[in-house]
Amino acid sequence: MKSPARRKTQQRAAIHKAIERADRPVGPQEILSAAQADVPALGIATVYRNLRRLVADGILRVVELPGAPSRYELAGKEHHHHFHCRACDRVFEVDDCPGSIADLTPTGFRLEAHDITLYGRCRDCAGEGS
Amino acid sequence: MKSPARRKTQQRAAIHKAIERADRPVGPQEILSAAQADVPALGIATVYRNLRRLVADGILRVVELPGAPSRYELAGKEHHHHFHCRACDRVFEVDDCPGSIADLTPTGFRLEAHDITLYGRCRDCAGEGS
DNA sequence: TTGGATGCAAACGCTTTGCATAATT
DNA sequence: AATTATGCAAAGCGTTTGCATCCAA
Repeated sequence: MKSPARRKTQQRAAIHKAIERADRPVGPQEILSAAQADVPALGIATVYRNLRRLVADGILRVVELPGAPSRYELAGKEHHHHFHCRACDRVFEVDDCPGSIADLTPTGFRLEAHDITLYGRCRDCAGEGS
Repeated sequence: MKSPARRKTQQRAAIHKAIERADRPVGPQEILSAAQADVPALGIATVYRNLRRLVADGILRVVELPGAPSRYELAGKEHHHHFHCRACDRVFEVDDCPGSIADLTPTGFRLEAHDITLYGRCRDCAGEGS
């Protein structure tokens, strides 16, 4: 029924590898650039299509950021949030999570999920600029 | 120097009024529809231009939502967060805020701001559907 | 009259889709 | 041979901009 693919899996593998190597949520364009190191002819449409499939398959998770295009990270990590550096635009994982989120929910509302995004400067950028 | 305008301020006033009446963060399209009740010829470009100006003037605040187009609310409110209803797509204010956010910040990172978005079903939608 | 604001349409950036081709089973 | 994936280009969607016109002072 399903045997290990070869050529056609090239792009999916390259895309997966690009995200894995980044070790932080990355966007389609960045993934394209990185994956083109392995598959030069790779097109952006294929990146989007594979991202969607990888997310549907539970291999990747979409990181939706306020006011910015979505990024992608490996799924299977425990619950965490993100820090968006305003200087270099990179996004980092934040392991902890305040457990008190449910307390914020207005009466009568049903809470299903939550996102927390921190903004500021990452370690690399904290010294430079202002 | 500045006298009370008339015709030309119509659109800005209509836009402001639309947001005020909504009493929750609303998007450009919804603002356009509502404001066209006062100014039928109003165009979407004018809405965007006025929104930008109103934000720059500190009258409005942009509510950036993960994976969704930005909405606008009256500025001047105290610090709060938002609840995004997955059923009706409306966004509501959440007054409280866990004060422990700073604790999440990784070492060496400089925290400047944070966003918290809750997802689920609002009071109106909590009963319907699933 | 002079500058700013408006409406329309074109332009943009990001994402999705149509379609013919190429790779896989 | 049948199916699925790819690349390219075109289409979509939300937002911005160019430009001629209109309004206000």
